[in-house]
Amino acid sequence: MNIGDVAKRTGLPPKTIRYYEDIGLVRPLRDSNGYRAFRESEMHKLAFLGRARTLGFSIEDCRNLLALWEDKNRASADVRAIAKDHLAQIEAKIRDLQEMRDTLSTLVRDCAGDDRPDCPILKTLETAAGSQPQ
Amino acid sequence: MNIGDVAKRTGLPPKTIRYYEDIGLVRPLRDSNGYRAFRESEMHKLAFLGRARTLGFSIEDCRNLLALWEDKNRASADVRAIAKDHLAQIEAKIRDLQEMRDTLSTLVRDCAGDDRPDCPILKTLETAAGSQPQ
DNA sequence: ATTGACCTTCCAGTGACTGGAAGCACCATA
DNA sequence: TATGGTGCTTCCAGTCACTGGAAGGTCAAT
Repeated sequence: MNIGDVAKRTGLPPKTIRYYEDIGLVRPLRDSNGYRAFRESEMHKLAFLGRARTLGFSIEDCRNLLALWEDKNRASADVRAIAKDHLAQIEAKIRDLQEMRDTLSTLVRDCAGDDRPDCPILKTLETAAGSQPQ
Repeated sequence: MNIGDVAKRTGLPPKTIRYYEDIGLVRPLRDSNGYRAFRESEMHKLAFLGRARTLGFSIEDCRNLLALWEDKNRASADVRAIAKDHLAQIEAKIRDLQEMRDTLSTLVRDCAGDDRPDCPILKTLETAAGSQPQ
Protein backbone atom coordinates (compact mmCIF):
# COMPACT_ATOMS: atom_id res chain seq x y z
CA MET A 1 0.00 0.00 0.00
CA ASN A 2 1.31 3.43 -0.92
CA ILE A 3 0.87 6.41 1.29
CA GLY A 4 -2.07 7.70 -0.76
CA ASP A 5 -4.05 4.51 -0.24
CA VAL A 6 -3.36 4.60 3.48
CA ALA A 7 -4.41 8.23 3.56
CA LYS A 8 -7.70 7.37 1.92
CA ARG A 9 -8.36 4.42 4.19
CA THR A 10 -7.42 6.16 7.44
CA GLY A 11 -8.57 9.67 6.66
CA LEU A 12 -5.15 10.99 7.66
CA PRO A 13 -3.38 13.33 5.20
CA PRO A 14 -0.18 11.95 3.66
CA LYS A 15 1.77 14.75 5.32
CA THR A 16 0.57 13.62 8.70
CA ILE A 17 1.46 10.03 8.00
CA ARG A 18 4.98 11.04 7.01
CA TYR A 19 5.20 13.09 10.16
CA TYR A 20 4.12 10.08 12.22
CA GLU A 21 6.91 8.10 10.65
CA ASP A 22 9.35 10.94 11.40
CA ILE A 23 8.54 10.82 15.08
CA GLY A 24 8.65 7.05 15.16
CA LEU A 25 4.99 6.12 15.51
CA VAL A 26 5.10 3.85 12.46
CA ARG A 27 7.94 2.28 10.49
CA PRO A 28 6.75 1.35 7.03
CA LEU A 29 9.01 -0.66 4.73
CA ARG A 30 10.25 0.85 1.49
CA ASP A 31 9.78 -0.34 -2.06
CA SER A 32 12.78 -0.41 -4.39
CA ASN A 33 11.66 2.95 -5.77
CA GLY A 34 11.82 4.53 -2.32
CA TYR A 35 8.07 4.66 -1.87
CA ARG A 36 6.74 3.78 1.56
CA ALA A 37 5.15 0.33 1.57
CA PHE A 38 2.57 0.02 4.31
CA ARG A 39 1.36 -3.34 5.57
CA GLU A 40 -2.14 -3.86 6.90
CA SER A 41 -0.84 -3.75 10.45
CA GLU A 42 0.66 -0.30 9.83
CA MET A 43 -2.60 0.86 8.37
CA HIS A 44 -4.43 -0.29 11.49
CA LYS A 45 -1.93 1.49 13.69
CA LEU A 46 -2.51 4.69 11.78
CA ALA A 47 -6.26 4.29 12.00
CA PHE A 48 -5.87 3.75 15.74
CA LEU A 49 -3.78 6.92 15.95
CA GLY A 50 -6.36 8.87 14.00
CA ARG A 51 -9.10 7.81 16.39
CA ALA A 52 -7.04 8.55 19.45
CA ARG A 53 -6.23 11.99 18.08
CA THR A 54 -9.92 12.56 17.40
CA LEU A 55 -10.49 11.96 21.10
CA GLY A 56 -7.91 14.65 21.79
CA PHE A 57 -5.08 12.47 23.10
CA SER A 58 -1.66 14.05 22.72
CA ILE A 59 0.91 12.39 20.51
CA GLU A 60 2.75 11.20 23.58
CA ASP A 61 -0.44 9.68 24.95
CA CYS A 62 -0.99 8.07 21.56
CA ARG A 63 2.48 6.60 21.64
CA ASN A 64 1.78 5.08 25.04
CA LEU A 65 -1.67 3.86 24.08
CA LEU A 66 -0.24 2.25 20.98
CA ALA A 67 2.39 0.45 23.05
CA LEU A 68 -0.30 -0.82 25.41
CA TRP A 69 -2.44 -1.87 22.50
CA GLU A 70 0.41 -3.96 21.18
CA ASP A 71 1.23 -5.42 24.56
CA LYS A 72 -1.03 -8.39 25.03
CA ASN A 73 -0.06 -8.53 28.72
CA ARG A 74 -0.96 -4.94 29.45
CA ALA A 75 -3.02 -4.05 32.49
CA SER A 76 -6.20 -2.20 31.60
CA ALA A 77 -5.42 0.00 34.60
CA ASP A 78 -2.59 1.60 32.63
CA VAL A 79 -4.86 2.42 29.73
CA ARG A 80 -7.53 3.71 32.04
CA ALA A 81 -5.06 5.98 33.86
CA ILE A 82 -4.08 7.69 30.62
CA ALA A 83 -7.69 8.13 29.59
CA LYS A 84 -8.69 9.41 33.01
CA ASP A 85 -5.93 12.01 33.08
CA HIS A 86 -6.88 13.15 29.64
CA LEU A 87 -10.53 13.30 30.60
CA ALA A 88 -9.67 15.50 33.57
CA GLN A 89 -7.78 17.87 31.30
CA ILE A 90 -10.65 18.06 28.89
CA GLU A 91 -13.05 18.80 31.71
CA ALA A 92 -10.77 21.56 32.96
CA LYS A 93 -10.61 23.08 29.52
CA ILE A 94 -14.37 22.90 29.16
CA ARG A 95 -14.74 24.79 32.42
CA ASP A 96 -12.30 27.47 31.26
CA LEU A 97 -14.13 27.87 27.99
CA GLN A 98 -17.50 27.97 29.68
CA GLU A 99 -16.31 30.80 31.86
CA MET A 100 -15.15 32.69 28.79
CA ARG A 101 -18.40 31.95 27.07
CA ASP A 102 -20.49 33.18 29.99
CA THR A 103 -18.60 36.44 30.22
CA LEU A 104 -18.55 36.96 26.48
CA SER A 105 -22.19 36.19 25.91
CA THR A 106 -23.18 38.69 28.57
CA LEU A 107 -21.00 41.31 26.97
CA VAL A 108 -22.25 40.59 23.47
CA ARG A 109 -25.83 40.68 24.70
CA ASP A 110 -25.32 44.04 26.38
CA CYS A 111 -23.55 45.70 23.47
CA ALA A 112 -25.81 47.72 21.23
CA GLY A 113 -23.77 46.87 18.16
CA ASP A 114 -24.67 50.03 16.30
CA ASP A 115 -22.64 52.96 14.96
CA ARG A 116 -22.18 54.61 18.32
CA PRO A 117 -18.89 54.25 20.17
CA ASP A 118 -20.23 53.24 23.60
CA CYS A 119 -19.39 49.63 24.20
CA PRO A 120 -19.58 47.50 27.33
CA ILE A 121 -17.13 45.05 25.80
CA LEU A 122 -14.34 47.60 25.57
CA LYS A 123 -15.34 49.04 28.90
CA THR A 124 -14.89 45.66 30.55
CA LEU A 125 -11.55 45.05 28.89
CA GLU A 126 -10.51 48.50 30.04
CA THR A 127 -11.20 47.88 33.69
CA ALA A 128 -11.64 44.25 34.65
CA ALA A 129 -11.59 40.72 33.36
CA GLY A 130 -14.52 38.42 33.83
CA SER A 131 -18.05 39.47 34.52
CA GLN A 132 -18.49 42.51 36.69
CA PRO A 133 -19.56 41.77 40.28
CA GLN A 134 -22.41 44.23 39.66
CA MET B 1 8.22 52.39 34.68
CA ASN B 2 10.54 49.51 33.97
CA ILE B 3 9.35 46.26 32.53
CA GLY B 4 9.34 44.56 35.93
CA ASP B 5 6.96 47.11 37.39
CA VAL B 6 4.64 46.77 34.43
CA ALA B 7 4.79 43.00 34.78
CA LYS B 8 3.75 43.25 38.41
CA ARG B 9 0.96 45.69 37.70
CA THR B 10 -0.47 43.86 34.69
CA GLY B 11 0.23 40.29 35.70
CA LEU B 12 1.94 39.69 32.36
CA PRO B 13 5.43 38.12 32.41
CA PRO B 14 8.25 40.38 31.20
CA LYS B 15 8.89 37.93 28.37
CA THR B 16 5.36 38.35 27.15
CA ILE B 17 5.58 42.12 27.32
CA ARG B 18 8.76 42.06 25.23
CA TYR B 19 7.03 39.77 22.81
CA TYR B 20 4.12 42.19 22.54
CA GLU B 21 6.57 44.93 21.70
CA ASP B 22 8.20 42.67 19.11
CA ILE B 23 4.93 42.18 17.30
CA GLY B 24 4.04 45.84 17.54
CA LEU B 25 1.27 45.84 20.13
CA VAL B 26 3.08 48.41 22.29
CA ARG B 27 5.94 50.81 21.61
CA PRO B 28 7.55 51.86 24.88
CA LEU B 29 10.19 54.59 24.91
CA ARG B 30 13.72 53.81 25.97
CA ASP B 31 15.79 55.27 28.78
CA SER B 32 19.37 56.33 28.10
CA ASN B 33 20.52 52.98 29.50
CA GLY B 34 18.45 51.08 26.95
CA TYR B 35 15.78 50.01 29.42
CA ARG B 36 12.18 50.14 28.25
CA ALA B 37 10.35 53.11 29.78
CA PHE B 38 6.61 52.47 29.93
CA ARG B 39 4.14 55.28 30.33
CA GLU B 40 0.85 54.81 32.12
CA SER B 41 -0.96 54.60 28.80
CA GLU B 42 1.26 51.70 27.74
CA MET B 43 0.58 49.99 31.02
CA HIS B 44 -3.14 50.30 30.44
CA LYS B 45 -2.79 48.91 26.95
CA LEU B 46 -0.98 45.90 28.32
CA ALA B 47 -3.57 45.39 31.01
CA PHE B 48 -6.23 45.58 28.31
CA LEU B 49 -4.35 42.98 26.31
CA GLY B 50 -4.03 40.72 29.30
CA ARG B 51 -7.76 40.81 29.90
CA ALA B 52 -8.60 40.23 26.25
CA ARG B 53 -6.23 37.24 26.20
CA THR B 54 -7.90 35.92 29.35
CA LEU B 55 -11.14 35.94 27.40
CA GLY B 56 -9.41 33.89 24.75
CA PHE B 57 -9.16 36.49 22.02
CA SER B 58 -6.36 35.82 19.55
CA ILE B 59 -3.49 38.26 19.26
CA GLU B 60 -4.92 39.49 15.98
CA ASP B 61 -8.30 40.05 17.61
CA CYS B 62 -6.51 41.86 20.40
CA ARG B 63 -4.76 44.09 17.91
CA ASN B 64 -8.09 45.01 16.37
CA LEU B 65 -9.82 45.49 19.70
CA LEU B 66 -6.99 47.73 20.83
CA ALA B 67 -7.33 49.84 17.69
CA LEU B 68 -11.08 50.17 18.28
CA TRP B 69 -10.50 51.02 21.91
CA GLU B 70 -8.22 53.85 20.86
CA ASP B 71 -10.57 55.08 18.18
CA LYS B 72 -13.05 57.37 19.85
CA ASN B 73 -15.23 57.29 16.73
CA ARG B 74 -15.49 53.52 16.55
CA ALA B 75 -18.83 51.83 16.00
CA SER B 76 -19.69 49.40 18.77
CA ALA B 77 -20.92 47.11 16.00
CA ASP B 78 -17.30 46.48 15.01
CA VAL B 79 -16.35 45.49 18.53
CA ARG B 80 -19.42 43.35 18.86
CA ALA B 81 -18.70 41.53 15.60
CA ILE B 82 -15.26 40.48 16.81
CA ALA B 83 -16.62 39.32 20.14
CA LYS B 84 -19.49 37.47 18.51
CA ASP B 85 -17.21 35.61 16.14
CA HIS B 86 -14.97 34.68 18.99
CA LEU B 87 -17.92 33.56 21.06
CA ALA B 88 -19.06 31.31 18.23
CA GLN B 89 -15.63 29.73 18.05
CA ILE B 90 -15.57 29.14 21.76
CA GLU B 91 -18.98 27.53 21.61
CA ALA B 92 -17.84 25.28 18.79
CA LYS B 93 -14.80 24.23 20.77
CA ILE B 94 -16.93 23.55 23.82
CA ARG B 95 -19.12 21.29 21.74
CA ASP B 96 -16.09 19.42 20.40
CA LEU B 97 -14.70 18.94 23.86
CA GLN B 98 -18.03 17.86 25.25
CA GLU B 99 -18.24 15.18 22.62
CA MET B 100 -14.78 13.96 23.55
CA ARG B 101 -15.70 14.08 27.20
CA ASP B 102 -18.88 12.09 26.68
CA THR B 103 -17.10 9.37 24.76
CA LEU B 104 -14.17 9.26 27.13
CA SER B 105 -16.20 9.21 30.29
CA THR B 106 -18.21 6.27 29.00
CA LEU B 107 -15.04 4.43 28.13
CA VAL B 108 -13.36 5.20 31.44
CA ARG B 109 -16.49 4.12 33.27
CA ASP B 110 -16.64 0.83 31.40
CA CYS B 111 -12.96 -0.04 31.80
CA ALA B 112 -12.24 -2.32 34.74
CA GLY B 113 -8.87 -0.67 35.34
CA ASP B 114 -7.29 -3.74 36.86
CA ASP B 115 -4.34 -5.94 35.90
CA ARG B 116 -6.17 -7.80 33.17
CA PRO B 117 -5.60 -6.82 29.53
CA ASP B 118 -9.24 -6.54 28.39
CA CYS B 119 -10.01 -2.92 27.78
CA PRO B 120 -12.98 -1.24 26.10
CA ILE B 121 -10.88 1.90 25.58
CA LEU B 122 -8.38 0.11 23.36
CA LYS B 123 -11.16 -1.85 21.75
CA THR B 124 -12.89 1.35 20.72
CA LEU B 125 -9.71 2.91 19.39
CA GLU B 126 -9.13 -0.28 17.47
CA THR B 127 -12.41 -0.23 15.67
CA ALA B 128 -14.26 3.08 15.79
CA ALA B 129 -14.10 6.61 17.09
CA GLY B 130 -16.85 8.06 19.19
CA SER B 131 -19.32 6.13 21.24
CA GLN B 132 -20.53 2.87 19.84
CA PRO B 133 -24.09 2.94 18.46
CA GLN B 134 -24.94 0.31 21.07
C1' DA C 1 7.59 11.31 -25.87
C1' DT C 2 4.65 13.60 -22.99
C1' DT C 3 1.36 14.43 -19.72
C1' DG C 4 -0.45 14.21 -15.06
C1' DA C 5 -0.80 12.08 -10.83
C1' DC C 6 1.82 10.32 -7.35
C1' DC C 7 5.83 9.89 -4.61
C1' DT C 8 10.34 11.61 -2.33
C1' DT C 9 13.12 14.97 0.80
C1' DC C 10 13.97 19.23 2.95
C1' DC C 11 12.98 23.75 4.77
C1' DA C 12 10.07 27.03 6.76
C1' DG C 13 5.94 28.70 9.02
C1' DT C 14 1.97 28.44 12.27
C1' DG C 15 0.43 30.84 17.63
C1' DA C 16 1.77 32.68 21.55
C1' DC C 17 4.80 32.39 24.07
C1' DT C 18 8.87 30.31 27.12
C1' DG C 19 13.67 28.97 28.48
C1' DG C 20 18.22 29.94 28.55
C1' DA C 21 22.72 32.03 27.55
C1' DA C 22 25.75 36.00 27.48
C1' DG C 23 26.43 40.34 28.87
C1' DC C 24 25.44 45.28 30.59
C1' DA C 25 23.20 48.41 34.44
C1' DC C 26 22.01 49.61 38.94
C1' DC C 27 22.00 49.74 43.92
C1' DA C 28 23.31 48.51 48.59
C1' DT C 29 26.64 47.07 51.55
C1' DA C 30 31.48 46.15 53.35
C1' DT D 1 36.13 50.85 45.76
C1' DA D 2 35.03 46.15 45.26
C1' DT D 3 31.49 42.89 45.46
C1' DG D 4 27.17 40.75 45.11
C1' DG D 5 22.59 40.35 43.73
C1' DT D 6 18.96 41.70 41.10
C1' DG D 7 17.17 43.46 36.92
C1' DC D 8 17.63 44.73 32.33
C1' DT D 9 19.17 43.86 27.34
C1' DT D 10 19.42 40.86 22.93
C1' DC D 11 19.35 36.70 20.47
C1' DC D 12 18.54 31.88 19.57
C1' DA D 13 16.02 27.79 20.10
C1' DG D 14 12.15 25.01 21.52
C1' DT D 15 7.21 24.04 22.27
C1' DC D 16 2.86 21.13 19.65
C1' DA D 17 1.16 18.83 15.75
C1' DC D 18 1.13 19.55 11.85
C1' DT D 19 0.93 22.19 7.04
C1' DG D 20 2.63 24.52 2.78
C1' DG D 21 5.68 24.68 -0.76
C1' DA D 22 9.76 23.87 -3.64
C1' DA D 23 12.55 20.80 -6.30
C1' DG D 24 12.83 16.66 -8.20
C1' DG D 25 12.16 11.35 -9.06
C1' DT D 26 8.48 7.49 -10.56
C1' DC D 27 4.71 5.46 -12.73
C1' DA D 28 0.82 4.51 -15.88
C1' DA D 29 -1.65 5.86 -19.77
C1' DT D 30 -1.87 7.91 -24.09
